[in-house]
Amino acid sequence: MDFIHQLGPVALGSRLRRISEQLTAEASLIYADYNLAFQPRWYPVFYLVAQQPGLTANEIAERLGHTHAAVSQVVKELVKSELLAAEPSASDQRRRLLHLTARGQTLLPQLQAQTADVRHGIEDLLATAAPHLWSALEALEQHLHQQPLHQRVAAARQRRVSSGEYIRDYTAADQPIFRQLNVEWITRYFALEPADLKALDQPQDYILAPGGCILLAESAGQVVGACALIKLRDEPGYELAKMAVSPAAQGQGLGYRLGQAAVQRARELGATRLYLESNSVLTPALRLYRKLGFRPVANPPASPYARADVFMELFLT
Amino acid sequence: MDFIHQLGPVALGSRLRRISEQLTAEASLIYADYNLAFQPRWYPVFYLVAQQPGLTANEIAERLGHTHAAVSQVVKELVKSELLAAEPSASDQRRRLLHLTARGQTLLPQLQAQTADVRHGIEDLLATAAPHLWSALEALEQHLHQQPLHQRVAAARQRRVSSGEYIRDYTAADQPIFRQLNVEWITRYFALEPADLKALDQPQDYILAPGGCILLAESAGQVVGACALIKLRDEPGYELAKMAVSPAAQGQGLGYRLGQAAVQRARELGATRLYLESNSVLTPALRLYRKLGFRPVANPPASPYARADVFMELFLT
DNA sequence: AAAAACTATGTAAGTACTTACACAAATATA
DNA sequence: TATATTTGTGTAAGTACTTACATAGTTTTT
Repeated sequence: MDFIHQLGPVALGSRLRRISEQLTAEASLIYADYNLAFQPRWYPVFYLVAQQPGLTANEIAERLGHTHAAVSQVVKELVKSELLAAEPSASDQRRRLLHLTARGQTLLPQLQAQTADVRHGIEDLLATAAPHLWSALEALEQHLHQQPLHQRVAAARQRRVSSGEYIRDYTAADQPIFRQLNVEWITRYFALEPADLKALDQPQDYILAPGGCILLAESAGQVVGACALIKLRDEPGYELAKMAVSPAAQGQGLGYRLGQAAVQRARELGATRLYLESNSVLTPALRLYRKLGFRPVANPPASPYARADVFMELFLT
Repeated sequence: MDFIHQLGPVALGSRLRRISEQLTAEASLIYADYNLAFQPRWYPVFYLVAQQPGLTANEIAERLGHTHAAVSQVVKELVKSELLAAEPSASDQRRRLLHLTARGQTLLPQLQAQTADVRHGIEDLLATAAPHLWSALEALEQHLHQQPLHQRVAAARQRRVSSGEYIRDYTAADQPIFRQLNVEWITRYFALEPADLKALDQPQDYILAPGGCILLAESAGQVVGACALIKLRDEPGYELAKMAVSPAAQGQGLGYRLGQAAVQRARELGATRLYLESNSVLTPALRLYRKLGFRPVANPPASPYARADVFMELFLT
C-alpha cells in the first residue's frame, strides 16, 4: 500500500480505480443487505428506463457515457431477468424501445428506497470525509477534457529536453552516485560519521523502507544532485537530508530546484512539516534553505550528527 | 453523460471508474509517445523491483495493495519481455527473487525520464484543476476504512424505516400523483395556468429532459410531497418549483425536509443559485422558504405565472 | 517422524467495462 | 432507382484487475 503513496499523483489513475473498486465491492454488500435479485451494474440502465420508458439502448448509452455494447449487454440480462421488456419501434424497425415489466414495476419501489439510503450514506461520507471531492472531480474532468494529460506530459517533456535537466526518483542502481555526491561535500568540510555511512551505504534500509524517498537531479545523463526525505517519527513530516550538488553543477540554481521538488514531494506525501539539520559554516546551503522557506527551530531535538549546529523547519499547510 | 450528474454522489463509484479509465487511456497515449516497448500496467511492478531488487511477487503485491495473482501475471509478462528475471531464493525454494535484466537496466533511464514528465504533467493538472483532490481521496479512503459504506447505508436505512418517511427521485409512474398533489393546492388558491399543465402533464419533457429533477417524499408507502428543480437558463442554477405537500401530511416539517433535500441536491448538481416564485397569500410557504435561506430577489425577471408576486433566491457557495 | 497448517506461487475463470467487427434497417447520394 | 453511407443493435474478444482453486515447499503441531 505504501508504494502508491510514494508514487503519489503519478498513480492517480490506480488510486481512483482502487477506490472505485472498493465502492463496487461495498455496493455488492449493500445489494445483498436488501435481498434484491438485482445486480449493481444494472442500476443505471434500469433506473433510466424507469424514469423514461421508451428509451433505446443507444440513447441510454449516450446518457450514461458508456458504449452501446455495454448497455446492450446489461439490457440483455435485464430482459432475461424479466425486469425490462423491449418492443420494436413502429417507425424504425431497428430501434428497440425499452420499458419496465410488471416484475420491474414491483421491484422499483424497493430500489428507490435503497437508492435513497445509499444517497444518504454517500452524502454522509462525503460531507465528513471530503466535502469538496465532488466538485474537485468535476473540475478534474473539465480540465482533462480541455487539455488532455498526454499534452501536458508532452509539454513537460519539452521543458525537460530543452533544459537538459530533470529530477527523478532513486533506484537501487543509483546508490554509488548517491553516496559519492554526499561523501564529496561532507569530507570537504567535516568527517564522515556513522549515521552518514548508514544512510549512504544502505539508503534502501535507512531511508526508503521507513517511508522516505530520495530525489536525484540528472543533467545531460549524469546524476549531479541528490537529496533525501527521511520520515520523521510520530508526525506526518520528513527530514530533508543528504542534500548534495556536484561542484561542477553548482551556482545554477539546481539546488533550489531540487529543494523545491523535495518540498513539493513532501506535500504530496501528506507532510505537514519538513525539518533539517545543517552547519553554520555552510552559508550557501543555509541561504538556500531560507529561500525555500525554512526557519530556525526553537527547541531542536538531539541530533545523531556531531556537525549539526543549525536546525530549521518548514511548515506545509 | 447527464445521468451521472443527476445521480450525483450515488454514482461516485462509476465516476471514479470513468476518470480512472480516462487516465488509463491517456497513459497508453503517453507510452506510445515515448516509443517504449513497455505496458503501463507493468510500471509499478517494474519500478518497485528497480528500486528494490530481490523482492518477491508476494511482497510486491502487498506493497501495491493488489493481489499476488495480479502481480504474478505482470511478472510473467515482464519475464517474457526479458525486462525482469527471477531466481529461486537459496533459503526458501518457493520464493522467486526478482531483479532487472540488462535489458531492464537499459530501459530504466528512459522510464525514469518519462515518469518525471508524467509527474510534472499530473502535478500541473492537479494544481490547476483540483488542488485538494489528492488529500480528499486520502481522507475518503481513511473514512471508508473506518466505517465502510454499507454500514453508513444501513444506518440511513434504519433512520428511514424508523421515521417511515423518505425522499426519492421521480420516475415515470409517479406522474399522476405528482400532478394531483400540485393541482390540489393550486386550485385551492388559484387557477391552473398553461405553464402548470405543461410541467404537470409532461414533467419528463419540461423538467427532467432540460436537466432538472423532481423529488418526492414518501410516507408509509404513499407519495405525500413533491418538489421540482428546473434548470435555469444561462446560469448554473435551478428554479425550485411545484412544491406541494398533501394536506394530511402538513404541519410535520415535511415541507422543510423536502426543501432541504432539494437544496442539497442542487448543491450536488453544481448549482450556485436557487430561485423561486410564489404568492404573498401563501404565508406558510413563504415562511418555509425564508427558513431554508431564500431571500427576496431585487430585480425579478418576468414570470410565466400570473399568480407569481413573490420572487426569492438562495445563493449556494 | 508424520500430519496438519501455512506460505509462495501459478492458473483459470469472472467482472464491468472496452474496442472491433458484423449485420440489418434507414437515409442520403448518384 | 440503385448504391453508398449512416444508424441501431448484437456478439466476440480484450483489459486489468479480481476470486477461487491447485500445487509445491516450509513451518508448526502432535
